Amino acid sequence: MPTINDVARAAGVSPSTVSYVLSGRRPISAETRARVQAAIAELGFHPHAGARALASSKTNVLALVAPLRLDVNVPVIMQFATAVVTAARSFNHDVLLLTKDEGTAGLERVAHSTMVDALILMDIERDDVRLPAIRRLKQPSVLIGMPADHAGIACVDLDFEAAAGLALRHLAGHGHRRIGLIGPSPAVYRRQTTYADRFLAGFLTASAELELRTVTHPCEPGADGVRAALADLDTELPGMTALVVHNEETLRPLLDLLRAAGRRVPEDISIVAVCPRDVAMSMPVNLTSIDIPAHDVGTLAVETAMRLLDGRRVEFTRLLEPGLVERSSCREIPPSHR
Amino acid sequence: MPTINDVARAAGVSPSTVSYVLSGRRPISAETRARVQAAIAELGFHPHAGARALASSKTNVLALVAPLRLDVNVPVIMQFATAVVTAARSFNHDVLLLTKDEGTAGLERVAHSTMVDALILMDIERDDVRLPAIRRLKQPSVLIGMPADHAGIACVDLDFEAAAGLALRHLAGHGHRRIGLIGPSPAVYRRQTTYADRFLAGFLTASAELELRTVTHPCEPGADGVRAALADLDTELPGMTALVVHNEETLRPLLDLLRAAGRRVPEDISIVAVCPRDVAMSMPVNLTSIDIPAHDVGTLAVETAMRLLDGRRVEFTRLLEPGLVERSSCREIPPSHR
DNA sequence: CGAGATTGTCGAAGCGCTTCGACGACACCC
DNA sequence: GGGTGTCGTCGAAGCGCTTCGACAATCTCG
Repeated sequence: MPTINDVARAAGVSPSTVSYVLSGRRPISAETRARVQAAIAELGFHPHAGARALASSKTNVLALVAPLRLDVNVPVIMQFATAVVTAARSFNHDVLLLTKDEGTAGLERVAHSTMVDALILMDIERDDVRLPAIRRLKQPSVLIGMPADHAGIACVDLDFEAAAGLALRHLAGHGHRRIGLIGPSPAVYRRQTTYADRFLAGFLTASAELELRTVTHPCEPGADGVRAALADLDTELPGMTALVVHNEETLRPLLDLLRAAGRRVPEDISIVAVCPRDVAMSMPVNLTSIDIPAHDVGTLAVETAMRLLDGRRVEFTRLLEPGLVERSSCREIPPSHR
Repeated sequence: MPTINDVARAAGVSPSTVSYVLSGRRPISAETRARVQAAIAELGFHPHAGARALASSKTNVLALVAPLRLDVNVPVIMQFATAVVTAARSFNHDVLLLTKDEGTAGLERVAHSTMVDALILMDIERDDVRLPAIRRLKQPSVLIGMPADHAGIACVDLDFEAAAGLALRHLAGHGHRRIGLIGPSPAVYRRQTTYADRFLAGFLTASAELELRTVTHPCEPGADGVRAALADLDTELPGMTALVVHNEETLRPLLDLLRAAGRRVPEDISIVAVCPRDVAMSMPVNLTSIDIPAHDVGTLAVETAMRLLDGRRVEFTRLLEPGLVERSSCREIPPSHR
């Protein structure tokens, strides 16, 4: 492996000049630059990451802390990860993948040993135990999610409260008055994962504002969980004409179940799903949905980290506005029937 | 951030002694060691990763190159990734996540700049364009998959040829003679992703050996693709009594379709799936399946990388023996009907 | 036209660690 | 009792890079 000294010698300049060609931090004459670049290309020189990190205290690496257990929404996680890695590369950074399992210790390990310049964390809980540690790190963090106490920490996410409002307003606008919510699994609520809480809060607020009759229900994974949830909703909210489903995994069994019970979508029951676009479109019924813009959120998280790194101002809370796309799972209830 | 010098001063020893306490490469008296460790704990010392990498030419980081596009089997990829990260941590290594999109350039970038000690690559194609580059790197690589020319490169995977044989033998043992294969999407075959090829090869060999009547068919994703594939199989192989499905994504629509057509599983048609255990068990019919042991493969890949790194011998080709678990999707055809 | 600014380059220091050789202190053995 | 080892520790060199200050050369403008 050639070093910067080899390049310098080959180009007939000093090592520092090579460094300045690489970093652009000082003006270098066009011809010197050309000679240096030629030497770099010819020798196939790549600066040693460790040496660079040591000398400059920058690693050009981001940590991504992902929940790699399988009880969560795998495809969405994957979309976040893809977006983060891609965006990071566009800023000339790489991504170190950590599991949430390592908890606080993992964060501290990579931060204290200066392996990364910044951290991006997913699957944030309401009172996330990692928060104090995050605040103590010298590296900035960006959260995908919004804990209760997020003062001074950059947070990025879909505005789930607004999303719930949007879903209800859409349904109310179509004349629905009795609406059920199928939420994430109880485990997710138990962890107080922030998107679940925020969606629920938005749902309840909008429900009150719009003077709707609503019932909310978490939902265990699997067909049995869906069956139970649906049965409960039917009992507690007779005459229910619409469902908001904030639980990607239940969509498929739910549709199966409804069909088996002879309840047509949207003729007998309308559905608004909150899930990635592609999921909504790959169901037996083309679902009206509010997209979870994993790609945008991931990209924004990286951009925010970059701004933080070069000391620019950032808005500490960035909640992306939800968008609802009409497809074929909501019907208009005629005014006479409302 | 305290440095090794701070620790040395606090413990009243030289920096090299601290280093030897940390690495264990030279004998240190118990009492000195205790003093040093106390100082480390008190100061909260973590060695600087870059400095370490520079001085020792070891990064304690593995690259994981994953296909982060979404056309492939997301959950399986995720399982590999989880296994790799977890296993890496157990060897005190971290994982740098690269996308396959970056291709050869990405590998060379992280390898030449000494960001990683070894590489683990997924989604290997038959004549993978990255192979020459991989051979040239000074860091060792471990492939999850098996390219045509794998001489001198460590490869780890499920033995897909054997898996196909196992599936056919199971069905033949139950009296099935006419068996269809629903394979991955044409795109996967086009890329000549090695697991698809190898499974197909094993399927054809076993089919001949067992003197079965078989037809094989790739399958476009989505319900339409499945419908087309099934129709073709029915046409080309009238009287087909069993299906081998080597395409996780089609399982659900396939079962829907069969049910809709009034074909019961396993009464009218038997199925052996090749997919992760949890997928097989989360279907409407509990599927007899051959597990894709992503966890084992990922772990083995990391172990192999570690052996390579400390110069121990490795078997360059490790194909994990497939296991078939009987559930409820295969019926025995009575001898009278064979 | 000269003081001052700008441009382009160099040399040297130093980032924080590992590792090699050296060395004193002992123990061991014929 | 002097050679031979082993043990435990230290000092110094050096890994490959960035960055700071210095300086010569060139430009700028009142």
